[in-house]
Amino acid sequence: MGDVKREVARAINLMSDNDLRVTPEREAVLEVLAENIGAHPSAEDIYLATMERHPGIGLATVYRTLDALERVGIVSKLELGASGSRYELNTDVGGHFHHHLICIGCGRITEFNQDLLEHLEKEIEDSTGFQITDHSLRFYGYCAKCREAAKGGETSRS
Amino acid sequence: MGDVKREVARAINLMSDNDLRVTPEREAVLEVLAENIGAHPSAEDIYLATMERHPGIGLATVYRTLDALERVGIVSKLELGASGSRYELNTDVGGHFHHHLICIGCGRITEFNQDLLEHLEKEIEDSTGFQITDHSLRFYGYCAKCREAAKGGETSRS
DNA sequence: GTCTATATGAGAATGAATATCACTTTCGAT
DNA sequence: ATCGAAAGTGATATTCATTCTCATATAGAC
Ligand SMILES: [Zn+2]
Ligand SMILES: [Zn+2]
Ligand SMILES: [Zn+2]
Ligand SMILES: [Zn+2]
Repeated sequence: MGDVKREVARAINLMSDNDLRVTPEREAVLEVLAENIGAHPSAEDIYLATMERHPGIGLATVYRTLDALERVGIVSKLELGASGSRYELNTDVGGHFHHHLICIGCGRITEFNQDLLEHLEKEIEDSTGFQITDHSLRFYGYCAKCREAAKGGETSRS
Repeated sequence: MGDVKREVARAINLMSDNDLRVTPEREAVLEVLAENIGAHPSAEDIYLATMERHPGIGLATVYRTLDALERVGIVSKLELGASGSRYELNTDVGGHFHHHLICIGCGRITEFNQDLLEHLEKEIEDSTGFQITDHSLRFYGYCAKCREAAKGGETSRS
C-alpha cells in the first residue's frame, strides 16, 4: 500500500514549498488521503475518516484543505457532477498519468495507465492555438463484478 | 449552421421512436438546441432562449426535457462541476465523436474531432473486463483569444 | 515571545438540480 | 372524434454538495 508516512512527509514538504501552513487538521487529512490511495473517497468520506483521527474537525476545513492541496498539485479532484467530487493524493510514482474507469452500476472507480495523450496534445496546440494545461479522460460502463452480477441475475431467472 | 428544421424533425422522430411524447415545450427546446449547435448552452441559457419562443415554460420543464432527451441519445450533457452542465444536440453528422477544449480563462468550449479512442476501448475491455458504454475526453487550458489577451496585457505593461 | 497573515469551526447561505402536487395534455384505442 | 390512462407541465418547495461569514485560534517569520 505504499508508505503512508513517506507520502505524508512528501506532501508536507510540498506544502511548505508552496507557502501553505501545516496544521494538525491538514496533516490528519493528508494521512487519510495517503491511507486511501486508489479508493477515490468523497469529501464526506474524508471528513468522516479524519474525524476519527482529529475529532472536531469541520467539514468546511476538509473542503478548504482539499482545495488548497489541489491548487498546488498535491491532490487531484475528480468532478463527478451530481454525485459530488472525489479526491486522491498525487503519489510520487505514477500519480498524475492515469485515467479512470467509472462504473455506472456500482459507482466504483478504477484506474488505468496510458500516456498516448501527450502527442495528441501537441497536435491540438499546433492546429488550434489552444494551450493545454490539463486533461481528463474517463470511460463509463460496467465493471467486471457488475457484469457478472447482471449475468447471474439473468440466467437464474430464465 | 446546418438545417435547423431538419434537425428538429429528426429529433422528433427519435422521440416518437423512444416513446417520448412530443409537446410544444419540447419542440421549443429542440429548436433552441438546433439553433445553438456548437454553443454548448447551459440549462439556464436554454431556458431563457426557449422563453422567447414559448413564454411561460418552466425551468423545471427545461431540465426534464433535457434529461429525457439525453436518456435516448438525442442530446449530450457535458457536466462541468460547480459551474453547471452544458447541453448539445447530437447532430446526425459527427454528433457523438468529438471532444472538448475547455478554456479556463473565458469558459468558451470548442471542439475537436478524433477517433483514436475506439481501439483503446477494446484494449481496456480485454485487459480489465470493464465494459465501456461511453467516454469523456476533455482538455483544459487557454484558448487562442485568451492567450492573445494575456500576451497583450503583459507587453503593454513592460 | 510578538505579530500578522492565515486557518479553523459552526452554521448560514448559495445554487444547480430534483421532487412534489394539482392540473393539463398527448396519443393509442375505441 | 372522443375517451382515458399515462405522461408532461408550472410553480414552488426541497435537496445536497459546496462555499461563505465571522469571531476566534494558531502557524510561522522575526
Ligand atoms: Zn460496478
Ligand atoms: Zn485515480
Ligand atoms: Zn478563452
Ligand atoms: Zn460539443
